[in-house]
Amino acid sequence: MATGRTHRPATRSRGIPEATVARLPLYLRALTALSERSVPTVSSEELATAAGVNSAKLRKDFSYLGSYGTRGVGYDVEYLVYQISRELGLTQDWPVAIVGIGNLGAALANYGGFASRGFRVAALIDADPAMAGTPVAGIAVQHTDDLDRIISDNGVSIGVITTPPGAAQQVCDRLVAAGVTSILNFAPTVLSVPEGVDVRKVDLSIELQILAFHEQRKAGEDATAEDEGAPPMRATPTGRKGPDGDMPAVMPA
Amino acid sequence: MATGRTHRPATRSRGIPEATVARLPLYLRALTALSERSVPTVSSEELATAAGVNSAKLRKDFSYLGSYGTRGVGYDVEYLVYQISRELGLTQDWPVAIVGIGNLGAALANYGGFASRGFRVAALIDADPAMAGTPVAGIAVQHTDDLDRIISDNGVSIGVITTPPGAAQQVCDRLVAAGVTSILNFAPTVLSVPEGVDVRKVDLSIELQILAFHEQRKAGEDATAEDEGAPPMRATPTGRKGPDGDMPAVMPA
DNA sequence: ATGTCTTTGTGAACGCGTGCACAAAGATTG
DNA sequence: CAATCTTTGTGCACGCGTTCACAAAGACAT
Ligand SMILES: NC(=O)c1ccc[n+]([C@@H]2O[C@H](COP(=O)([O-])OP(=O)(O)OC[C@H]3O[C@@H](n4cnc5c(N)ncnc54)[C@H](O)[C@@H]3O)[C@@H](O)[C@H]2O)c1
Ligand SMILES: NC(=O)c1ccc[n+]([C@@H]2O[C@H](COP(=O)([O-])OP(=O)(O)OC[C@H]3O[C@@H](n4cnc5c(N)ncnc54)[C@H](O)[C@@H]3O)[C@@H](O)[C@H]2O)c1
Repeated sequence: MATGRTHRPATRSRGIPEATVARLPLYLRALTALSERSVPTVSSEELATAAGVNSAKLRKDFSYLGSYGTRGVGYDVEYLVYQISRELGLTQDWPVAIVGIGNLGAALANYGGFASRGFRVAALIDADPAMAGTPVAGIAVQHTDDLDRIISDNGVSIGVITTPPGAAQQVCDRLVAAGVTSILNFAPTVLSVPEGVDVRKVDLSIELQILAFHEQRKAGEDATAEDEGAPPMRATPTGRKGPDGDMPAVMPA
Repeated sequence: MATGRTHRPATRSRGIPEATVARLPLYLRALTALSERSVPTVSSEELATAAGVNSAKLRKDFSYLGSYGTRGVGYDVEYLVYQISRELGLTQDWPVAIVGIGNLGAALANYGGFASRGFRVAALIDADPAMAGTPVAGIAVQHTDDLDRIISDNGVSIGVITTPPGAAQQVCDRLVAAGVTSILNFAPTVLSVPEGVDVRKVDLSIELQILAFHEQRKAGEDATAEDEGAPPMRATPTGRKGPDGDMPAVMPA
């Protein structure tokens, strides 16, 4: 999450830990697969393996939802699917608006995996006048001038930002002003939002950089040298990159 | 502080907390922006605001890298950019292979934000024979039959999987067998990999579901309804049968 | 019923991450 | 050189999340 979550409001009654919430979709996915195979029940051990987590963790997670299991047997798959879906709010339809229909925005619009989870692409919005009216994934792109009306008319409360980083904050502000209270941000920018608005970010470059960190460490493992500089490369150590070079490889001392 | 690492957990030579590693790219981005504006130095407070984190956290993060600041002044922007880049392994070029050139894979291939961060799209791989040779983002798509050779020839150690979920594990296995040790997975599947291979996943549906959870909570804040505690519960969880013809609720090992 | 066997639900311990608060370090000024 | 001011680096305490380990709950067999 990008915004500073200062404190958790004392709504501790329904207090499901954030870490647990983040895993519920994972369980749901595994359970859905079992459901499609008509598996009636599943043990915490099996389900944990399928979801890629520790079984004790899974049981504790479920304990926050209530006691839905049967000792000696396991969990009823169908029932658990329903309970988690309800907890996540997936029993209702969530209209989503995507702003910035470029490479990524178009890919998202074309992605069928959203609808199957209760999310519906209700509107595509772009600032480019040339795109207005153009159908993408069967939906006509609308112009940002009408953003406020589009959000209101469709009852959109979840917005997806796939504009260039420079426009993200402005788009965010407009979305929030129009009534959006949840934002999924793909632009590499820190968004500031008022209290009560949730922001989640997806940053591919950050993911790659984290992988690179560990990759470098793995590579340097062999050369048991404390000092670094040029870890062993695999094959062709390819020269410089093409377009730009935004980082100075010099040390200012 | 001259010698910060008083303890040495043996397994970690330069034990940088994972949470810190995940924030370094965030700092780097903010610092790069400052660098482009030719700002010479920055205080932890300013930089923290720009990165959207707590200033104490930022200082502690930097303390793991060493003492790069000057008290009473702040941090030298250029120097810090270099240090973080080096720590993340971005002073070298990382050839990346993308497998599964569909909607998402093509969008990633077209994305220019990777190159500027030290990552280079070295190869695009797809199983569709019709796509072989087709240029995407100026790079000819290659067939999966040659996956092993492509990875080896280009010295790829980081792979990106954007295939349908059903193919992800198989593609993953082939990548690992070919020498890839870091994987960024966009397919909604749990990948199992041998020890020493890092996997990071990006799952948009999960992000939306987490947003939906909070959204639902926000909506239900007003109407603190009654139903939350005990949903329609069946008397006997077991012995239950599906709505249509299914198998008895047996649960053998 | 009684006993055995399986699996849940959770108390408790532990480790990691976060943020406060402040002494120390160095710049800056007089 | 001494006083003052700014900002770093970090000791410390706290809370969250993870994991272990086990008693209790229920299914199933006899
Ligand atoms: N494509 C990727 O794989 C990828 C990967 C990582 C991050 N990102 C980020 O995602 C965002 C989109 O990437 P992209 O490759 O699709 O870029 P893109 O240039 O292809 O698309 C951006 C779109 O946003 C529109 N736009 C610009 N300003 C706007 C505004 N104020 N309001 C509404 N629409 C506006 C443009 O008309 C364009 O259609 C960027 O911030 C990028 O950094 C993309
Ligand atoms: N498009 C999105 O916005 C989006 C969002 C969330 C998740 N995803 C996930 O990302 C993945 C790709 O999505 P997409 O929309 O690009 O799908 P897509 O169908 O457009 O593309 C998939 C590509 O993978 C190729 N492929 C299939 N099997 C392969 C194999 N064994 N080896 C190599 N290539 C193979 C196909 O030929 C196709 O080109 C899916 O797993 C999807 O669930 C996509």
